[in-house]
Order: sequence, then C-alpha cells, then structure tokens
Amino acid sequence: MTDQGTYHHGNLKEALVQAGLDILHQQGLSALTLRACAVRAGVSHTAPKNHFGNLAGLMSAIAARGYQKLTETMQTGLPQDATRADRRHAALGGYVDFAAQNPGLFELMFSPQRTNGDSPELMEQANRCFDVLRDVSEGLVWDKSDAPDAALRAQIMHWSIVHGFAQLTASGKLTKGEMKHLQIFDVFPQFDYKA
Amino acid sequence: MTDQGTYHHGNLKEALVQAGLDILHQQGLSALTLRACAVRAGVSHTAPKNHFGNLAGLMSAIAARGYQKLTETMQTGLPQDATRADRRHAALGGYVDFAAQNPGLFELMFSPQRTNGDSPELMEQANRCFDVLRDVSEGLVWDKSDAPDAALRAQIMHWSIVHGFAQLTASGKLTKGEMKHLQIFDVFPQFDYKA
DNA sequence: GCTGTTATGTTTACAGTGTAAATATACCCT
DNA sequence: AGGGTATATTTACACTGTAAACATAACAGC
Repeated sequence: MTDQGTYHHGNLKEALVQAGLDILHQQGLSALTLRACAVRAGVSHTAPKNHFGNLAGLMSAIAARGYQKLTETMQTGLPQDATRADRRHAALGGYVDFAAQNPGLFELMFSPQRTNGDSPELMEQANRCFDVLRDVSEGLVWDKSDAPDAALRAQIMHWSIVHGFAQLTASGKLTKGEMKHLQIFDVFPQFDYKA
Repeated sequence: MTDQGTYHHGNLKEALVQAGLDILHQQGLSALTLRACAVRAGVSHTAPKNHFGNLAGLMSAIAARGYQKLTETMQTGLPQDATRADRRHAALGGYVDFAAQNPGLFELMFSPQRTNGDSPELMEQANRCFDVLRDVSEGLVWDKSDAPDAALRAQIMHWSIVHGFAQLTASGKLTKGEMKHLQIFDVFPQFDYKA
C-alpha cells in the first residue's frame, strides 16, 4: 500500500490530478497538457506514465474528480430537513452553476475523445452523479403512467434537460439577447411530487 | 470574386472542409488535424492558413457545416403536409440520430475550446438549427401561462432536452443496462399543441 | 499587351506535444 | 544485507500548429 505513504514524491497521483484542476480554471482546457501537469507537480514530464499510462488516463482521472465535485455542488446548501423538491432545486441549479463556473472541466468531463469512457473510476463517479438525479426524479406527477420504467424515464429526462441547458449556456449557444437571464427553473416545468 | 473560379487549386476552402468531414467519420476526431486536412486536399500543410487563419478557423468552418447538416437531418423525410407534431417528431429524432451517427463532428460542434464561438458562419448555422426547434415549440399546451417569453422558454426547453439526451447517449453515459433502448420520445412527455 | 498588385501556395524552420526505451533511484520484503 | 519492484529521470523521436520568407498565378489599370 504505497498510495498514501511518503515516497519519492509523496503521492504523485493526487498531485497530478490537483495540478490538472488548477490549470483548468487558471488557464483553461487548451493549457491542460501532460507536460504542464508534470511541471506543476514538480516532476519530469514522463513521470505521469507510471500512474496513468498515457494522456487519456490522466484526463480520465481529472474528469472523474470533476464528477465528484459536481455531485458535491449539486448537494451543497441543503438544510437537514430538505424536501425532495428542495433537493431537486439544488441539484438542477448546482449542475448549471458548475458548468458555468468550470467550463473547461465540464467540457473535459463530457469529451469522449479525451477520456477513457470505460475507466472504472470515471464510470463510478459519473454514476454517483446520476444517482443524485434519480433521487429527485422519483414520484413526479408528470408521469401519469405506472409503467415499470417510469422512474428511469424521469431520471433520464432530468439529466438530459439539465445537462443540455448547462452545456448550451456554458458553451455560449444560448447567451444572445434576452434569453441570457433565464434560469433552468424558468424553462423546465415545475412538476409536483405525488406524495 | 475568386471563390468559385478555377484557381491554383479550384476552391481550396470547400475542399478542406470536405476533407475534414471525411476524416471525421473515417478516423474520428483525434485524427482531425490541420496537416491531415491539407494532405487529403492535396496541398501543403500551411495552405489552410490563407483561408482560415489558424486551426480554430478551420475547425469552426467544419463545425458550421456540421450545423448545416444537422438542420437538414432534422427536416428529412417530412411529407408536404406534415403537421407541427410531425415536424417536432422529425426534429427531435433527427437530432439524436445525428449525434449517434456523427459522434466526432457532434463533439466538435459543441466544443468551445476547439472552435471560435464568435465565428459569423458558425453562429449563423447554429441559429438556423435553433430556428427549427422554435418552429416546433410554438403552441405547446404544457405552457399554461401566457407570459410573453413562453415561446422562447419552450424553444430552450426543447433544445436543452434533445441536446442533453443526444450527448448523453452519444458520449456513452446512458448506454448501460436496460436504458439503452429508450428513445427520446419515451423520455420526453408527449405534449399536445393548443390549436 | 504589359506591368504592378494582390491572392494563393510552398518551403523551411521552430517550439511544443505525447510516447517509448533505457537508465537510475528509493522503498519494501524476506 | 540483498534482491525485487515501484517510482522517476534522461534521452530520443515522430507529430502538431505557427510563423517567416519565398514563389506563382490571377487580376487591375494603363
């Protein structure tokens, strides 16, 4: 178990991911190179190969951390006795805010070309993020049918609309004119819960 | 007006964009380099500079063509007397299909890092695509209010959900297990039109 | 028709990138 | 103590985008 002990560098794996996150919101996605991460972590530019294999491996690890942060953002500011509607509000709003405040990281997280879609840790963190949306999707009245996949459909609908809105705004496709001030809650119908 | 005449190459601008599209769905986004486009068009690797300035310029032109193709895909197969509901069905289904069949191009089109968001032709084609969604968004009964921005909100909701669903499926975030077979029409409520 | 100007391509050069191989060093276990 | 392994460096290389200098073809004006 050499993961936490003080080794040559300490634990370079964590340092490289953190360096990548720093670069992302200081210089943007175009500056996120393998060598730049290595330099910032204080090692040679081939050191990351031992931990991540190649560039896609490092990018996947950074993206996985991004999902972790996104999940946290979706759950911040919630009181102890938050209702499901409160959690839904926080989740959708947090998702959009995260994309707006971390455009480079957000683009990386959903870039199949740069990341390994089958990375275990990436899939795990993405699923954890998806779980939050499942929680707030259960029991919506909009779904009149009692089909067994109703909950799944509501979950996918939530992720689709919040992700679409987040990316369209973060990528600047929706900023022109008067639509700039619209929030996702203005656009997405405010369905009630059955219970 | 040397745009169409037979010049050194003919019209290299069009040839380079076409070369980029060919590379995209033959080798994917990672193979879409400036030099590869130039080689395929039969010119030296610095020739594109005259027409597009730099890599981002060429990428923006290819992305603009992508929006043009997307708009066409959203409108194919429609009969002369298609109702608005028919057009809506075709638009949403076409959008999702386009993303699934052109994953590299789709990623490029929504990659602010690789394209110039303020490119005139890119904005024009993206707006033309958005216009299709505005058409099918008017008069939906889900919007009970008569607020002046109701149409705009419906339009944004349509683009958000169809784009989110398309990207989540195209990027592989929604392919696990039983949700693979779900279409967007299973997920998105089938609102009726007022008229 | 000839010449000057501009648009279009080429050649050459260069800094930066990811990756692989060979090598070195520090830690761990017996 | 000593061998084995994980970790990091050095070196090298092919590839990328960009810039500058140069070459060539179209066009404009006389």
